[in-house]
Amino acid sequence: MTSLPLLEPDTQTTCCPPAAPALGAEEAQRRAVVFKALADPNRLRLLSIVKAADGGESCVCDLTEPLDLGQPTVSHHLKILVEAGLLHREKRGTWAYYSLVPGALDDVAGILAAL
Amino acid sequence: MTSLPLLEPDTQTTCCPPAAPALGAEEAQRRAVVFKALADPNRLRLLSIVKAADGGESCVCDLTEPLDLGQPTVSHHLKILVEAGLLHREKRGTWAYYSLVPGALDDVAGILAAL
DNA sequence: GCTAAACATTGATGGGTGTCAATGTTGCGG
DNA sequence: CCGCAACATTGACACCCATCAATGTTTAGC
Repeated sequence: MTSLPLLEPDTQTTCCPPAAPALGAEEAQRRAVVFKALADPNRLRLLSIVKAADGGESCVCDLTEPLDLGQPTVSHHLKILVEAGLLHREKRGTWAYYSLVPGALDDVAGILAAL
Repeated sequence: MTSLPLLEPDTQTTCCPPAAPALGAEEAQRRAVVFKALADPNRLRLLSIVKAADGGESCVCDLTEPLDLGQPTVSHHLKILVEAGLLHREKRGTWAYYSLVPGALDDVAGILAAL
């Protein structure tokens, strides 16, 4: 899984951009991946919990209870959030700690403002 | 379909909020609706086209071609965007004109920043 | 090395979703 | 009143997705 850079330099297809060509199909597809990751209530709660957690990180065991979901389901959601570039995973010992990727949410907000 | 207000006053369940209780289940569900509307490449392109359109509005006939989709499919996507509170629909004569709801995208960006 | 704990992965299943063809509805022109 | 044009709606179909049970993998501790 290659990391998915948000708000890439948008390799210009045309020179001097007088009018944005709306939105390319492939660029739209790429951005939709991030919103698809945000399009689930439990994933939104996961992000919120991780952000509010002490030290800005949480392990899976602390996430499976407040959501009332099974552990495999939580792992599945976390994987989607990592692949979307929103969460960072760091394994220390037996535990896996998840934290927000520093500018990720702001980048998504930027996408919305620019669109 | 009732309009879906973004960033509502968040009817407090607790008084003086010292620490946000992460994110409530029903509030998460409500916010996920908006992101679900944004989680499709063609809908992102629709928003982009409408925003960039002259006068800030477009009719369906102008949207069905650049997306290379059938007219019923475009209407379906537009309906989802309207129900998410992102687009506004105004019928004038035979045509239906769609435009961005003024602060909608900024509200979504605000949700991300606050989360 | 063995056991147990913390996660990840796989397989299966029910529900949701994007798309199109066909049809319905509404408004304009004649 | 009639026919056409612009959209909306319905039904059907294929595909994706969220969830769980079961199993695999890795690490710590004894």
